[in-house]
Amino acid sequence: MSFEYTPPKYAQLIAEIERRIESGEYPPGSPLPSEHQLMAEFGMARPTVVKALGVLRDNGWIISEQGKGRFVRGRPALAAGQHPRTGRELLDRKEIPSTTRLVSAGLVKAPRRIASYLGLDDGASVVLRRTVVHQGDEPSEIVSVWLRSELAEGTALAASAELPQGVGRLVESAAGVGLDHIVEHLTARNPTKEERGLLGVAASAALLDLYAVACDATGKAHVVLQTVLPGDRHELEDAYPIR
Amino acid sequence: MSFEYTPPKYAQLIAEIERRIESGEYPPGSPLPSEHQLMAEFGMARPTVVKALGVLRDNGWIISEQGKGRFVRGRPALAAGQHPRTGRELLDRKEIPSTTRLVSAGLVKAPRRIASYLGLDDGASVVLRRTVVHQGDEPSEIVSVWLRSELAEGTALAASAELPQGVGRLVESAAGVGLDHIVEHLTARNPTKEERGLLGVAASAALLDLYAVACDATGKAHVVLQTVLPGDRHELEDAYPIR
DNA sequence: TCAGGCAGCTTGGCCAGTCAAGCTGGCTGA
DNA sequence: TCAGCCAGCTTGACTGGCCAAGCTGCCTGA
Repeated sequence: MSFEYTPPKYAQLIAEIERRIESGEYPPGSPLPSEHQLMAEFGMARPTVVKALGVLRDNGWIISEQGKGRFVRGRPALAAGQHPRTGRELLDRKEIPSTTRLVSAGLVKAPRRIASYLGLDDGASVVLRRTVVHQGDEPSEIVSVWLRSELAEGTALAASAELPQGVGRLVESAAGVGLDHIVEHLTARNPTKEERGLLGVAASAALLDLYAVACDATGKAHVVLQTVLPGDRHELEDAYPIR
Repeated sequence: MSFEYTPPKYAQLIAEIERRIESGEYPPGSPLPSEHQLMAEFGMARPTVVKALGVLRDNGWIISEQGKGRFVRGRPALAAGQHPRTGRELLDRKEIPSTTRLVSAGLVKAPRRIASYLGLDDGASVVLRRTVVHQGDEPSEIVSVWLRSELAEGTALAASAELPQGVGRLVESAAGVGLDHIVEHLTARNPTKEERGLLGVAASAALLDLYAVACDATGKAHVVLQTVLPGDRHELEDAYPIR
């Protein structure tokens, strides 16, 4: 009995063509061998070759023009999920004692914005968990987690110990659904009095204020993550295709 | 002779299944009819059915589990490109005389950041085109376009007339390449003296400062778009899948 | 009783071939 | 000469069939 794993033929062809494009053997703009040439070279049937080329096209490696051929675009500059988005990163982040200080964890009245994101009435009770993250000696970020109180009860989210795992996992197991997507809201503002103290910034400082609402596949919001970043210490980066 | 267009069979099947999911006929979590049932109902061969279902899976409508079946996830909450990203929107935006005022258009020494994004030496000459966008009576946004001088020469970008079309199109035809993706850099800061005047904000105001670098498929940067937004008048929104 | 195996379902992968649509370059006939 | 046609290439769409892998429930034999 053997447990070796051989990837499907079409996947092998994908890998080989990607390698040739990266190595410069198939330079950008040049035509790929035709389907029949690839069939002959790799000993595959046409649908197999076509499937591989279809994946390469969907992933941006090549373009195809009916009647002309397929042409190399180059290595896709955007490998999806290359540098993770901020909200996504917050969802997975673990609280590391040496850099994270818990400020509060417990029930509060939901601010209007949070209630709106979570689909609650204004002033409903929610659980707020707030930490300050340090970089070196300086405080560099205030991270807040907001969620419906019934979701946090009895979980590590409402306790004052460091979170053993990312918020995303905790919420998924507490809510019994998978988180599907994130909606981010971003703005710039001056600090509140509390934030001046926590971050050690001037009243006139410019802060990035980012809310990340994590929803399940049906669009229902389960948790809101907020991070407040001094603009002079942080720059957010993001990349996406144009079409 | 007829010029009617009939979409491919697999596309018709995709549309029909999407319709049934949206209508509630196939509720989230329920199993889809098996491949053989769909073959019988729609009179298609198996690969045709499989292709349609593969597209639906790639687009997030359904998931498939080998040995069990395919299951409805629901309408994907994120129709890609649903609300266009800021940098992308800047690339397409036209200058409307009633809301846009041209501040400057011509050669300047490239600031360090711009030179770095465009891959130029520090202090190289670049073309800067800067406009103030009004919303109602108030100035609400400063938009700047930076690009290599040889690209802008002889085009509408270096002229003081309103742009007849989006910056993206102009750059693509001037550079002779298609723009492929955008890299965004975002931070918060206080206004410069010039920006205080143009936007009519206090020295302590918090501004969103967004740079969008538009690159071709090989990763070469062709144009940098910058927008400066008072934080109290703007909120950026974005959504993306978690996995 | 109940563990194990097997039949029958599902999806995944692959093949050989057909027809249609679109492009290109060479040939042909005016 | 040169406009127009057409052969021969390309990719796109589709068919009918095969075998493998994985899951589930029934059924059989210890």
